[in-house]
Amino acid sequence: MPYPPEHKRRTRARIVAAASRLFRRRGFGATSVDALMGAAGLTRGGFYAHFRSKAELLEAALAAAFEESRQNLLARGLEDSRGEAWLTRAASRYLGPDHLRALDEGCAVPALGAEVSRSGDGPRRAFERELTRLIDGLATRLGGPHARARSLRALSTWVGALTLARAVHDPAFAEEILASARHAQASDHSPLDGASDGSSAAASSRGQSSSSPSG
Amino acid sequence: MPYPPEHKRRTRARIVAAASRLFRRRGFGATSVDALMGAAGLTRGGFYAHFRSKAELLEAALAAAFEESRQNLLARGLEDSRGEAWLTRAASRYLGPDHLRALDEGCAVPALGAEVSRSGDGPRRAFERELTRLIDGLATRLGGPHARARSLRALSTWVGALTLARAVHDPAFAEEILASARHAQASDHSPLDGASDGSSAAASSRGQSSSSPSG
DNA sequence: TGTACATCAGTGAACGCGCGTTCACTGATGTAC
DNA sequence: TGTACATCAGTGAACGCGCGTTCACTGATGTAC
Repeated sequence: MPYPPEHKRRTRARIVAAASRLFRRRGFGATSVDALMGAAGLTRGGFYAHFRSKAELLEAALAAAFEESRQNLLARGLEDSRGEAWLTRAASRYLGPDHLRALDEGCAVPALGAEVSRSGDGPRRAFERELTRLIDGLATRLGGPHARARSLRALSTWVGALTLARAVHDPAFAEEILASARHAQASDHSPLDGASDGSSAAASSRGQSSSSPSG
Repeated sequence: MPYPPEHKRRTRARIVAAASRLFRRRGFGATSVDALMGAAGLTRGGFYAHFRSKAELLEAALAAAFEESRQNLLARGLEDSRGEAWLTRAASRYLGPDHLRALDEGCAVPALGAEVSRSGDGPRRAFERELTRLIDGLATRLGGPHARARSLRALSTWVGALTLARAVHDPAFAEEILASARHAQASDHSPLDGASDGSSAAASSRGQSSSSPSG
């Protein structure tokens, strides 16, 4: 036994961590195996002892990135937060200036969603699996009626806002976009049914200071 | 005068149209000059008589794609629609099954937003200019208080939902994502937390501070 | 304890290939006469 | 009217380069004795 079995596992994890960061920062297609192995402190040739292809690595890198997102939105100070209060805090975190700039460590969806949608079944399935786990986590934490639909909608808003804000040239415009999405949660309590009464929205819109004129 | 001046303009427009479709379908980086000139019925070498670089073409292709989006969301049967009624119809169109599948002709934001955010100043400025025009159009059509913030928020939700739905493997999950966003407009009439009324203090009165990068 | 050894993680040259861009050229065009 | 010509849009070979992947190898390791 030349090496302890954990040695290879650790190296693999290092490659996945480097890929997860580089894919998010530069894109999957724009990140070469050479660059990513270099970032992991290794050389090109060793890659295929760990992964059958670059696409297979994408699956592992997505899993790692989504795990970080789960931590960022459900833990790291948010463990004891629930319901509307949690949603507001999670939104502030996702839509904050740090996440706008932290391409390396940011959410995988705005960074890699488009590329995944153009990929084969493997990455698509991995993305779906991880997204499902994330949504389950958000919905559980949010609670209440329509928790799942509301979680999907919130994440959609966050993802879209970050995509817009990052693509734009003017930082003030970027901030305006993030702000418009950041404050959405305070009043958006509607269920899936468009025929939702105004009562549930009115009842729970007390969560954050909100002057709603158009009821 | 060997050719009428309109001849070159027409050829250029053909290249832009082909690029606009191919970039959205396959991504900017994954579309070769060879492929896109072929799609326009031309050959590789002629490209640089029309554009200084592939990146410059991206700017023109973005403008063409955004123009289509403006048409799709503000015209094509929606000319006479206004306010909440228009918003609901526009949402249905953006979040409908046709747009989910129409990668060629779909909105440029979910398709190219991430790549633009990794591009240089040129494409970023072009994206911002076009996005501004689109948002102006949406806000004008929506009307009422906070029209601009609400338009930004709506587009963010649509963009994120389409990004998620396209990246996912299961069509039923994709439809669930789109549905959750489609019905959001009906009840989400909230302002920007009072910030857009001119009381800018309200925006920062939020005790919440975003800390670590999230996502 | 020290040494020989089998294992296999990691190396780096090499593979065929497609990329963005350049450039000498070709040939379709409208004009001059 | 017909022909010679200048123009320049478009061609396609060629450029250097970096890509994903393969493979013969090297050398660090834990074990056997």
